[in-house]
Amino acid sequence: MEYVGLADCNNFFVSCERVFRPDLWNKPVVVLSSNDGAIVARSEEVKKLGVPMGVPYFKVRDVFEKNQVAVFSSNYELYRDMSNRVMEVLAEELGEIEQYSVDESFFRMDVKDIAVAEQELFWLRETVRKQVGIPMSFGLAPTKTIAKYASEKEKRGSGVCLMTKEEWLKQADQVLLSELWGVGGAMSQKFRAQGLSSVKDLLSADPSRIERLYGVYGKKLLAEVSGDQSRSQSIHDDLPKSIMSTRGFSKTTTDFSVLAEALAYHVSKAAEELREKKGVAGKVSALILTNRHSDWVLRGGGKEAILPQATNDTRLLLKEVLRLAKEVYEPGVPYKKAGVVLGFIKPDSVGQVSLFGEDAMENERLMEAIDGLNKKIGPDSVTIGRAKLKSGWSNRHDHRSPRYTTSWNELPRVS
DNA sequence: TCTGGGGTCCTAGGACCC
DNA sequence: TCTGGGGTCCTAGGACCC
Repeated sequence: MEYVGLADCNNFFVSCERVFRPDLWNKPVVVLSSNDGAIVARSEEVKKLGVPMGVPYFKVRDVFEKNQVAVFSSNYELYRDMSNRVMEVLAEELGEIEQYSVDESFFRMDVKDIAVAEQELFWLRETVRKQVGIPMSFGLAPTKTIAKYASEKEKRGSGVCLMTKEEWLKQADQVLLSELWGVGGAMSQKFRAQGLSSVKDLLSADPSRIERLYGVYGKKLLAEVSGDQSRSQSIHDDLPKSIMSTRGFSKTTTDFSVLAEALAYHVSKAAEELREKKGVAGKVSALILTNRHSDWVLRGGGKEAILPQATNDTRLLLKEVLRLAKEVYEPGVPYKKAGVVLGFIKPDSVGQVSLFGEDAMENERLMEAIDGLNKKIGPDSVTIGRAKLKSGWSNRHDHRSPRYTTSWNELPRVS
């Protein structure tokens, strides 16, 4: 029988830091968001201190000092690189995987013997730990939602949980809807209002009532928790629907040239990813936003444009983004964040190039050369326009670890 | 003083047409 | 005094995820 699996890295950002700081295993560690604003990853020890995900750093700084918590600014370059290494090992052993986030992938597995399947996953878990150094959890079940639940369940145990439909249904009255993937605060409140709190409640309700009350959402959730694998959605997506790059500034700015510089950076980042995924974008939006905790919340915003011809050319995209941003920009408004979203993404099909003629061929070669150099020398070594991170708007990262794996100057030292 | 960034999917409601 | 209603398309925004 075919099962769906979820492979999940434990406390991923924290684990990445620990790989290069083995002294921190079993010690409390956190990773902060960009600008050192909020907590985005916590080790088990920090979770036990009762520090929730997403709290602003300044609110818990005292607790951290008292408990000698090791604090890291986020080092996304390192995490992306470690993620690629993990995913490579998984793909090698499992075949096709569907990467769901930086630290999770779904996969399929044909299970004939449950014990054998479990052994395989234990072995895979150990392989990743040896080759990359990251601890993982695996869940295997008839549907994605159940697989996710299974992987969570064994996170602090053996790290592998295979859950059959029978086992799932047997414990359905113990599983709260609010614990499920895809059920957040708003939805669990709505469920409670209708007297539905456990998976069993949902399964014993009249399906037509669920669909009437909760629409498409209810229908999908019902299919997922019923454990009927034939109704679980397909596991593979090729291209993302959109690619975005946005970031807040450490200080607000009213200066359009500073915004333009930030937008140039975001366009080059997003376009690089687009090219890496072999896609072209048919829609582009520019965002310039104000501080959402200030009186300027309602000012600023975004504007989007459909492109006459889908492209992944940084220069064409940038021209459009700057035009859009100028339309949104108002002098005197303090902007806190800028970003770019690429949409209507389609595969960069063969033959499309000829539509543009010689110029496009030139551009394509240029883009390839830039991406190649950046991969070789280090990210952002070569940029277009003024796309480098500069002090005027770039982020704060007082506690960033070295870029051990992606920057020649920051390799780990062995002594 | 300081509150992430990158995604997906769905729905309500406005604009427009007949 | 009367001031439709049904379709379609688009966008903003909500909810959720990591």
